[in-house]
Amino acid sequence: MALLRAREMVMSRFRPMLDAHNITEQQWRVLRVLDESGQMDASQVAAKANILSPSLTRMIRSMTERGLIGRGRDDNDGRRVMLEIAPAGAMLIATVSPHSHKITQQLSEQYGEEKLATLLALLDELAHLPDKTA
Amino acid sequence: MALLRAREMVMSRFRPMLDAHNITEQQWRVLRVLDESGQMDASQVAAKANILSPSLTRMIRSMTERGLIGRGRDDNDGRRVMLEIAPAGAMLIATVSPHSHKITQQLSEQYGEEKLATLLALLDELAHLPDKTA
DNA sequence: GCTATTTATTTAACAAGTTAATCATAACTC
DNA sequence: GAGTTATGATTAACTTGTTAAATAAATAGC
Repeated sequence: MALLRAREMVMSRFRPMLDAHNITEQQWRVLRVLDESGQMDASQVAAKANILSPSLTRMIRSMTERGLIGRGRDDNDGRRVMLEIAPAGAMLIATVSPHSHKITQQLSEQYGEEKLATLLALLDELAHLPDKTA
Repeated sequence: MALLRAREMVMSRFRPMLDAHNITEQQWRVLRVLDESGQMDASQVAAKANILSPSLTRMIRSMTERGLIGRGRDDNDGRRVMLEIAPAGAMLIATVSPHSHKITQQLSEQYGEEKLATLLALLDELAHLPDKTA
């Protein structure tokens, strides 16, 4: 699949950075979502970070242990788990973001900014195709 | 990542088909590679199917047990493991291929054939960007 | 108010991604 | 030709993807 190979390429640029800070690609996505959107319940985080809830449940455990995120129950709905970024997580974001942006920019320049914009638009359209039952 | 979401969409169309035949997406890729290219050593298969060798090693065990593929050593190089498609695998390919093509075609029509061609070209180009050290 | 149904999360079980380490065989050097 | 290095595959350990089942809390009907 062309999508796979392209993703491989992109991630190979970012992996060294993430490895240097001992976090996985998925943990990075969760941190970014929480950093951008503040407190959110687990389902929303999973949707925004494209992670399935069972995976997220597992990640919550290790990430709270490392002090990257905080976790609590929703007062109004005892089922919901509320997540928020914790100090260590915020610091990590602050440390890594400049690197991340630099890598993104390099990639964009090397590939071509217009092409990238076109590609992103096409991907977005594909991702939002109405379900099979046309 | 836009690539992730797009891939999710595409695979959601194919997953029911694969589930119905009890094979994973990766097994399907291995079978297709072996069906198209005949006998090949494990490294080549891994590269063509975008699967890492440790994953392939695990898959070989279960797939040979199910009679989907055959496995043997290379006579000229005792390190290499040669793989080929086995009868059950060929039959599965023959059974599933029509479905697969139909799904692909539906998707292509729904998305737009020209757009799809553009997208594939862009993805291919991205996947083949020279390594970071420009 | 109490059961039945939905909804959010978790657990379980298995397949695969990922990195590092190990093992076996080739190829190379002297 | 013995010792070293390089290469292909495997194993190990950990994380995540994926589906199905189980839990727990909220909502709906009666």
